[in-house]
Amino acid sequence: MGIQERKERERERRRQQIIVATKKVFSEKGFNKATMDDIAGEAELSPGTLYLYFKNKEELYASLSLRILQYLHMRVEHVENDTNLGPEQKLDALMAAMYDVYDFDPLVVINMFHLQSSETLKNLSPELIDEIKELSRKSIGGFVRVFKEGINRGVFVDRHPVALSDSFWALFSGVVLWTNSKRVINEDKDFLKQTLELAFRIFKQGIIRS
Amino acid sequence: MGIQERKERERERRRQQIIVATKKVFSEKGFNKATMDDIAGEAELSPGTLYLYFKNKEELYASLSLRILQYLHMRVEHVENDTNLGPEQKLDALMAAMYDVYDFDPLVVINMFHLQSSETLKNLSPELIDEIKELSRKSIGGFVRVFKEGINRGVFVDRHPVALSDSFWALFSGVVLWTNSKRVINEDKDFLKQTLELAFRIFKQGIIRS
Amino acid sequence: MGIQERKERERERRRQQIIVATKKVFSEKGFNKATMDDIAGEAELSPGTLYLYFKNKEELYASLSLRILQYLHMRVEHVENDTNLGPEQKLDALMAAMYDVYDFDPLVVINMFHLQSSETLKNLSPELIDEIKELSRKSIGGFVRVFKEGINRGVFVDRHPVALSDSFWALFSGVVLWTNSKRVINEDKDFLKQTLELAFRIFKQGIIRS
Amino acid sequence: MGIQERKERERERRRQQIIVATKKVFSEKGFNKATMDDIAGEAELSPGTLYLYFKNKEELYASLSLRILQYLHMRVEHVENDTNLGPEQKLDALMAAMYDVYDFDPLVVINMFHLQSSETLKNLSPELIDEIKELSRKSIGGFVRVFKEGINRGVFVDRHPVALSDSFWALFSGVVLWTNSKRVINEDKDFLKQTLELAFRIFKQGIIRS
DNA sequence: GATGAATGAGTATTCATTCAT
DNA sequence: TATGAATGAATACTCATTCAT
Repeated sequence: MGIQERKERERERRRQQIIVATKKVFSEKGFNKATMDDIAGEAELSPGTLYLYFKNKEELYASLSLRILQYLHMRVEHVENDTNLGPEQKLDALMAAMYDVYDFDPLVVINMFHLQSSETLKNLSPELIDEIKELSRKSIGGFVRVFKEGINRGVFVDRHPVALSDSFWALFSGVVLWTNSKRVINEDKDFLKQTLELAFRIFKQGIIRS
Repeated sequence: MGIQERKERERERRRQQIIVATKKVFSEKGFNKATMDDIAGEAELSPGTLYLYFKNKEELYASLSLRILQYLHMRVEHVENDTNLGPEQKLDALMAAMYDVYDFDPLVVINMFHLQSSETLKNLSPELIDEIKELSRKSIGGFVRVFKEGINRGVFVDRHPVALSDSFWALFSGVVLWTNSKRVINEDKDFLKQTLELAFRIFKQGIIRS
Repeated sequence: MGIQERKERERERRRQQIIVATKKVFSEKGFNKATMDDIAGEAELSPGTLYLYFKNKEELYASLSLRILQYLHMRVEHVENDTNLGPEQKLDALMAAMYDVYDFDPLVVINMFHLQSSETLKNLSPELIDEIKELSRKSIGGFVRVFKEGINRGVFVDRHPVALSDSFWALFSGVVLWTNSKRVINEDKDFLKQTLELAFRIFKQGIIRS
Repeated sequence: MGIQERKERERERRRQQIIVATKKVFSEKGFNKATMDDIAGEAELSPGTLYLYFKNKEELYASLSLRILQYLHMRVEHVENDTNLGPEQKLDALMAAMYDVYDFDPLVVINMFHLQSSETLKNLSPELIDEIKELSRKSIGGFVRVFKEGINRGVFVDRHPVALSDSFWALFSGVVLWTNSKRVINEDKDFLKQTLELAFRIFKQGIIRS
């Protein structure tokens, strides 16, 4: 057991070492330009070794997001459970949490979007996908519950809490992306109109003097 | 004259044919996975022909954005010159314009970000870069002037009009990206905090009942 | 007849126009970098037109050499037939002829070597190959006869006249190539030893004080 | 230490394996027609492997020349240091060395000319260029010193030793090229007249009976 | 486990040549 | 005849991934 455990810890240490190197190389070169050799070099390991810890390049990147999601989830849970805070304060706290997340890894948004690409998802192991989905679900659930509480208590406007949460995330994502100059690669769906209108109305309301 | 003109029109038709094909392939596969052969196949042309109309892959993609920018600029100019509208109505009109832009090509935001990548810019011809910059400058200028007018008339909150314009664009971008599932590639800078705080304050203001 | 002839003359004029353009482009860019479009542009014709006058790129280049060979042959014949000259004077005259050839087109040597490439020969029409071979045979024959005469008269060393002729050509080629800095592409055969030894002995003899 | 050394030796063996294959393919097809796939096939390696040992196609070819230059330099040095030989004997020895060089690789001259092409030089690493230049400088320096010594001792005609050396090289190059059938690609300069005249006078002197 | 040499599929771009007008 | 738009085969080079050691 002891030896088993030590091995496991050693293994986890190596994974972190690789993830840190990946984060660095990724932020310097972007996903497509960053090569496995770059990462191996940064991690002071051989390319082959990376594959002992991560199934492939996509899964290595996905693990970056996983780490952030774990951190975010922890923060969200903490905010939710703090009974001293009212809805507005909780929203403040969530915003602060997200800023910390950004601080932890400025590529959050990019990682998250990259993660959601169907091409990427195809190359991930089911377990990893499940873990990511579970964490996302929980974090977003936390946001939604905060909005719900605010609505119920009459503090927030009476909108669907999921829509409010989405708008909030969109604002966050947009600001992150917009304030950087970026390379973006993408795939599209549709049906964004309602969200867009809502966000805009909120935005308008926010800047028009009463 | 007539023959010259007919040729020019024919040439423009081909360019559009290629651009349409590119848009389709790009939206299906994303920039990196889309190959010139894919596009040629979609356009029912040979790969070599693409290079008769576009210098390289990057310039082909850039032309997607150029088209959108031209459309946006036209709309922005129209809004600005409409003396019947007050600041709030102009903002409504700008939002409508942006939605139409999105409708015209849902990949707007992605294209714009891709365009700003330094790697991309390196491969574009100076003329194209100039044209793009000029159009961007003009469109953004239009937004800023609307905000400025609103502020001067006391309709909008007294913020720096450029900051308002940025927040607005961020919101738009964020919603577009968020409501899609995306692959995003990125490089990061910093100093986004203030913008983020402003946007958030606006957002908060917008959803808190007065 | 008159109209036929005029057409033929017109055709020949076009051929020369193209050859001149080819020479220019070739000397500026070298064979591989020079494109048919370059040549067409220089000749102020469309690429397709080139193919109305020359079967392909190789044949176009070969025609450059043909022109030079024609000129050289004329000069050699003239020297041979001048009964006023002794062997040594004839050799001087041949050297002068070759320098004029070089003057006429400094790429002679390169053209000649290019011409002899087996890859090139494959792409030439049999008629053109025959014409080239015939002219080469005649010119070289002239050289050989001059050497033969010199040997018979006891003016030149008693070597095989063909070997002397080869050495002479080699010297000429070598100097042309050596005094330029060059790109050279090649294919090799063998059996050069004897020629090399002879040339060297000649050379040595030439510089050692008697 | 031992393991490091063994690896280095293994690496060198691979390089030689590739160089040998390159030499073969190059001599069969010439530089432009020889593809990296051809070479990889001949070397029984995959195309990608070639790039583990050579930066690019040009550098691969350049390494052919480097090998020859190293060999030549060794021979030249040996001749120069042999105090038993007089100038004439040294010249004989240099000629023998050059013939061995040719024997070692009949494409010497072609390689050397290819090497000097400005297009080629652009693609070589500075270190390789330096090494090549250094070796060339040294070898040519050796030739020049032999001629100088001969002139000083009154054995050779009183010409500038560099001019003599150039003529000698030209003769060698010319013979090599002339006795092969060749594809040659070129760019021309001028000022060759004097060298040409000198070489010719030497040549004439060498074949005219005194 | 760790290595890193080898792989080989994948892709943007060029350019000689053709052919409908 | 002349055009020049279209073709599509050809090729150097990259890089994620594998596997013998």
